[in-house]
Amino acid sequence: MSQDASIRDIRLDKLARLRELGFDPFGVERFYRTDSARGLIERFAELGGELEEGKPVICFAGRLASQRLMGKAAFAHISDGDGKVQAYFKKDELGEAAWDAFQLLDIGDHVGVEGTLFTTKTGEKSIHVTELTVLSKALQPLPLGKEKDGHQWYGLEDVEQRYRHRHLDLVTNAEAREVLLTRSRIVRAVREYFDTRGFFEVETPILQLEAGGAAARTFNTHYNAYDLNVKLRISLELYLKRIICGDVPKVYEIGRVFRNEGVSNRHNPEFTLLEWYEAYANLEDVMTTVEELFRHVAGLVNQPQKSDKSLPDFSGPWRRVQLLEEIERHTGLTSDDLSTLEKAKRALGEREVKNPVTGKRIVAGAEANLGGLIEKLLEVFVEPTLIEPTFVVGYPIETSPLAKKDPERPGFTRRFEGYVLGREICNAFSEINDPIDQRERFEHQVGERSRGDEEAHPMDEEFLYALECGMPPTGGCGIGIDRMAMLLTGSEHLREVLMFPMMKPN
RNA sequence: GCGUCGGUAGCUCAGUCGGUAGAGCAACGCCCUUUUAAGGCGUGGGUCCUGGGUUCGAGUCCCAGCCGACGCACCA
Repeated sequence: MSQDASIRDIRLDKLARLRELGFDPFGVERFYRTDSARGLIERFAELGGELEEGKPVICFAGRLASQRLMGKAAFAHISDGDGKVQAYFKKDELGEAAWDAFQLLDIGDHVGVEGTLFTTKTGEKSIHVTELTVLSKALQPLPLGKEKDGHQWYGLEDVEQRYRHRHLDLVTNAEAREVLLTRSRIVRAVREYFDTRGFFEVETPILQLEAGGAAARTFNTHYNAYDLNVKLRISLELYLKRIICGDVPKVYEIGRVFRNEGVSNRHNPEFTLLEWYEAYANLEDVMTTVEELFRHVAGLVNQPQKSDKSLPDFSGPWRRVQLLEEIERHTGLTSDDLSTLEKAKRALGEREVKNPVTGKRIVAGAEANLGGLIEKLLEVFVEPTLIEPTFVVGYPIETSPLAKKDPERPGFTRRFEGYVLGREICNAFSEINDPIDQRERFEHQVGERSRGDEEAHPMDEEFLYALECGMPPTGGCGIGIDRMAMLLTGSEHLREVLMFPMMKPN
């Protein structure tokens, strides 16, 4: 083999030579394993670690993570994802063919070993290998770096490469791997919570004629068989409430939604949304569910790996505040100041209310309505202060077209959002079950849409028909699973909790 | 979309004032039967993101573009 051959060519040659030796790396289907890496270490004594005689034979398989060849003996670490075990190979015990095969292995190859346990001179619990099986050959080099005391010397640093080739990240980056696997545990814990409380998990259409339930631009596609333009859903809401109308009083869905927006450390165009609806439940009941859900999930999930930021305390009830009261506390603007758009603009001008971060004066610009302005004030002044888990109650009607009106406060709805560490984590309301009210809200939204608001809610006659057939009073809530996973793993970037985040093609 | 920073060997990175492209690890060859960031001796490996420009000469300076990170904007 010439020395300027590519690594891949060299490894293809090794593959052929392995096959000649009778070790076809892709010819094996099953390898029986007696233990995982972690299990081996934990049950070391039990498996006869120090006994001279009668040690049980153990079988272990994984990816070759390091090699130290010393002429006629060698050490290697084998990693099974769960952990890493050192293996010791000796030529005169392995036999000629297996020893030659071992010489042809590279870091990244999968191997199975059979042998007994022992402790090395330097005290590492290891496998004394008597049989070697080659289970796959890596034709590409893996960026597996050297490692000592859990610290990686070399590895995959480039975040772009980590996201584009996530399998390499999972192999080489223990921290990233743990975050992604924790996300999986979080989803399981969420299901567990609802399943044990009598909720039915359902799956509703992703392809929709009109995408409703949220304000967002859509992804548009085409269904050939019906020659129909369809959109990918932007929320789960409307179909789930139609199920409530079908007298299934507790439903939830965990599903992907698609919003045609930019990417940021908190946004990905497709993300996983949890929504649940419970008939005969009011806002307080929904708050209790949120509190219990976070308590349950946080309890099952390991603490964040990056411990510079401690996980918020979910053991007790969340703080409850009124939206307008919080705005007044932080801006001085009273509910009277914010009673009409004109008054609000005048008050903003007179008080010279400034953005605490940028120092710029707040002016009512693009917000065509009072509700939009109020939510902007909330975002700028109140959100960053909501560190401890907090429910903000009472959202303006203009931005809440699916929430029941608050009978005691005209212009506001029975809606709350939950905040943790200064970030929105859930959005809930007492659902409109008055079909006349809902139709008026939709008609107003359609008006906004005709004035150029691409994100205004479209009319949905099927949904209105379901409401007209009768929907019980219902509380509902939505939580972005990805952001929940960020929160519970201490991740600063949404992409760290997404296996394959959106990337521009190269 | 705007701004700042970045893109050099398989990986992690250095590269001075514009003067023959560098290191460690990985790879390849040889030695080595308890090593663990194994060690010793030797060898090979580059579209310096792409395309223009300035210059005797460009990884380096200029322009445009691509991709990324961060910030802003957008985002109920």
